[in-house]
Amino acid sequence: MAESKALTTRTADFSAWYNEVIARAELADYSPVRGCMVIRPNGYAIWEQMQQALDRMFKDTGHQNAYFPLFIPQSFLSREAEHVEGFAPETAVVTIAGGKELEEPLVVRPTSETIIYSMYAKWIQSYRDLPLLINQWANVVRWELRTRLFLRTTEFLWQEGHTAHASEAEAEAETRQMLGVYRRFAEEWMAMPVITGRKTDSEKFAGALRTYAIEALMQDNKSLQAGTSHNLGQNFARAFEVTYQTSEGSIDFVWNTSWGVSTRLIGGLIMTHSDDSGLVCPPKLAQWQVVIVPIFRTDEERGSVLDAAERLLRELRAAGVRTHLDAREGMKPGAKYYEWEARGVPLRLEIGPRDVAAESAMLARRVGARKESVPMAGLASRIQSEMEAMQIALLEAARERRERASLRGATRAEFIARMEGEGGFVYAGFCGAPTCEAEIKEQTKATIRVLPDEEFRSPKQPTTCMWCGAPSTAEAVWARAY
RNA sequence: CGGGGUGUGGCGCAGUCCGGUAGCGCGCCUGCUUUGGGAGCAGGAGGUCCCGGGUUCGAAUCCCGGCGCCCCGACCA
Repeated sequence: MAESKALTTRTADFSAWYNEVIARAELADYSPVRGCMVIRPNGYAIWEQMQQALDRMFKDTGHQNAYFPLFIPQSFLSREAEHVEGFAPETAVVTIAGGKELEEPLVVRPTSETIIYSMYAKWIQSYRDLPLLINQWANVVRWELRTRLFLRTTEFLWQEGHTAHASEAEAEAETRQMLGVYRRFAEEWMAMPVITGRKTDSEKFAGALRTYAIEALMQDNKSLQAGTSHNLGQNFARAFEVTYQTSEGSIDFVWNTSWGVSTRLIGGLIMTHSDDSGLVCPPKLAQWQVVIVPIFRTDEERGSVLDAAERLLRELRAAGVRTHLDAREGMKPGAKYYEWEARGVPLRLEIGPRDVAAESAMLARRVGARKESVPMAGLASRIQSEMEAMQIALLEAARERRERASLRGATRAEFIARMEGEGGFVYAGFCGAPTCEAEIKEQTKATIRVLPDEEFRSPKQPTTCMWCGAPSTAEAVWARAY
């Protein structure tokens, strides 16, 4: 019985496990359209929590939200050479509308640089109009060949920030600032440790000068690009003639940045923390942080237990804890435990006649220590501190796991062995040659995730390229990736 | 698009080799008994067996032709 209801384990088949976690937690479902995903209420609730936190961070750094159209004239995409080359193969195009063939086909946005900068050209006249700091929450469509729930779907939800600045230095500062925001969000909200750094040219955004990213290591030791921040230089400004008059009276092109994170983060969340019992969700992003399960036999017990449970529910909610009372009839407590564990609820409070009599409740944590009886008095603050501790513990556990799976200063042979074996991050010297990078990818399926920022670099910097032996121009972090 | 697999109640599968009018587990509905880690019993609902054609008295099963989906690769947040 238990076996038939258990999930496939992570070690048995990570990818099957991932799909089962999503199904069991009712986060998402497959749609009638290949590659598209229905985000179910439990999954969307996590996205809403993510949105709220990120939106606050964007506003706190001076950005405003706006909304740009879904349809983009096809010609817009072609204005920036690298951009069209990068995105044209994966666009969905509307050629017929209202029963008539359109004069110019409309692309369903794969990203909004082109339409946004065409508008910026109208809105920006003077240096006084800069910086222009806008974000939009939207859906985008990329016709990918292979899709996976949350990680790569044909349509996905994201936010894309698009800014315009008066100088390259200012644009670079903005690019780095938003990478920092993403890093903070990943670590403080998702409890997902990331390394930050710059992408090589082969991995950078189509049309960007430089791309920076946050990269996280999943439990199967594959890397996930969790967010990107691009310094677009003046590439799009030139393509869309976004110019401004400087204080000296001359005309110059603006400097742009764009940055985004998507519903892919939910995939990262799942693969960072969850276990063979199902989803593990950090308290800060959980739809329900606490679920109360009442236990009773007789009608009399039912009355007093539900009474106590409802009082507790009100108290916790008043304290700002997202609490749910599971008063469903005809379902045994054990069945409820399994269900809420699969859904990733961080804390569970069980209240039965014994607890009511003792004015206490049984506290069960989704991860770590077992159940424990806690007094009703002061329970709200106890719950708060439990959640804070869990938030930190999850981040620490994930960081330790990542560090155990990281190898620094690898030789070529060690590198190959790692990539064919356990995987993980490998830090090593890189000559900077695209040919070397391509050869490594072809032979090992590993890519350079980032050229890490100072803080993440090894104490002892490599002097030669791990692959070809030529002098190293930068330390790189390699991994197989999603 | 190449390689592999697979289409049968909501989900997961058996049955296909060797044709005889569809079954199991889970889920769902009703009732009673249950409820401190996935409840038991009784009754019940639910299927054009992916589609089209052929062979046959008779096709989930055999033959021919389509289509869908999944996994591995090429593309990618």
